[in-house]
Amino acid sequence: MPASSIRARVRAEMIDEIKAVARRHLATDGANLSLRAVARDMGMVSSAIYRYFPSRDELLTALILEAYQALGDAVAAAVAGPDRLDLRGRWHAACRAARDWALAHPAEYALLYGSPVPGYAAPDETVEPAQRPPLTLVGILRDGLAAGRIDPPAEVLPEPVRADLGELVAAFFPGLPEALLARGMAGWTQLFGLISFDLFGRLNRAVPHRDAYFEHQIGLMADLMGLPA
Amino acid sequence: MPASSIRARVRAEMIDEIKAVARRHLATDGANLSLRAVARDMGMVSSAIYRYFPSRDELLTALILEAYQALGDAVAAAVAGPDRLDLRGRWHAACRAARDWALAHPAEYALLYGSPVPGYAAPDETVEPAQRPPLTLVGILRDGLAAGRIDPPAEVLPEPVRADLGELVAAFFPGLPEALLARGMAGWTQLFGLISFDLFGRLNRAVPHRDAYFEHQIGLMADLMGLPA
DNA sequence: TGTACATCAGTGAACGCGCGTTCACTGATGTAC
DNA sequence: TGTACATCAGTGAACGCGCGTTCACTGATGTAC
Repeated sequence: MPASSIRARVRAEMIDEIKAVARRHLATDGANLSLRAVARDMGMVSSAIYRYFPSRDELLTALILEAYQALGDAVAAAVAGPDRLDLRGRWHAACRAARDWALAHPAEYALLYGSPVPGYAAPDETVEPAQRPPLTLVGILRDGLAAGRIDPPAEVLPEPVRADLGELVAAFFPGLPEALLARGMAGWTQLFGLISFDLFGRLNRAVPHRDAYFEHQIGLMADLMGLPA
Repeated sequence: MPASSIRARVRAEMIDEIKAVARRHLATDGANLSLRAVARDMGMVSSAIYRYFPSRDELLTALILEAYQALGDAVAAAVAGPDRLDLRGRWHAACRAARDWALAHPAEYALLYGSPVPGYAAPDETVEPAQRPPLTLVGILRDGLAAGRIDPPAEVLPEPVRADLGELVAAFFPGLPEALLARGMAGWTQLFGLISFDLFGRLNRAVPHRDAYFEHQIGLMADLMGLPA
């Protein structure tokens, strides 16, 4: 191995370590990530971080991108597990995977789905990875419809909603009824809400058995989306 | 009016003004509320704030309590508007009121429902006001059931969920079937999710017509909860 | 193979800014006799 | 009604801490001849 690529590898490892340490800090400091604290934890001087990331915001962006990636991968892997037409199985698996990831990485989940970080604007490159989880969920409905296991929804959308969702349909699920997309988005909204309530402590006193509660509420939502039992 | 109560009134006005200025700061700084910045805006020296609030956290707590109060009042007033048995009307009114309040006070909404503020633990006095909006929503279902306009849900809850919800039922809605409470909580979760996605910018590119989208998704959720058309 | 040069990681000091909180103080306002 | 005293709001300085970012620098590692 040429010496130059050793250096490149060491560099890549340093970048990974900085990100790992930064992820740990997210857990305690929330999005108020401190470059100096990260540097301290690595036994470096704070300015050394600038050899690897041009600014604090770039580091934040890298963490956000990786988190979206990890969550998206987890959800995608989960829906690929059960039989393609086991719609409920896939829905439950996807929801569970998202929740498990969030419980395992609460600070990163908060970074993605909590209140916006003041003064930080997510760059465009985060848009696509952010869309993966909901698209994966809607994919379950599309498969169900294609196989005749889900009836096309009867509800009529108000025109502006139909038009907005029509653009999404054209981009991601050509031919899908907009009303079915709306149902899928409701499912995604519910999933996000359930995870957020759990993670942000809103169920603390009220619902001690969170796992069972989650499973049940996810099943309820499957009913609404029209997934067959 | 005795001189002493003039002083008391001035004092109360100062407290109100501090809170008003602090609310403005929430909008730009998020929960990183700065006492010094508030003092600057009021043309005072930072230490003067301590004549009115013993610490930054106490000020935050006051803001949180007032925000819960305002949101709770808005939702309660909304459900009281339509006829008591116009279940859909009341549900829609409640949801709209919550969303309108959130859009009018985005920073306060984020303070209540965004990621937890690092290092800040909400005191117990916030628990009760935080419960008001969901309790109000569930109250609609209770009224519907009592009037025979909602059927008791058929779904069977897993025992741990039934037990947890049973305690809530006993405390707030004696006699209500736990499964109906679960539906109401799903509705509250969905409402929270819809508002959060909207406010935190997750619909920005995808759904330009947010009002219409909200209305439709709220209607979908009403179906799931079993509200009669 | 050995040497001159270029690249790169990390240092340490500094800039300029922010913060919450404490404390002794002044001067005005209110109270009690 | 007038005066002595107590209460209170607000000041200004200070403590001790934090932060992101820049910059000239050292010393090691890699490259080209």
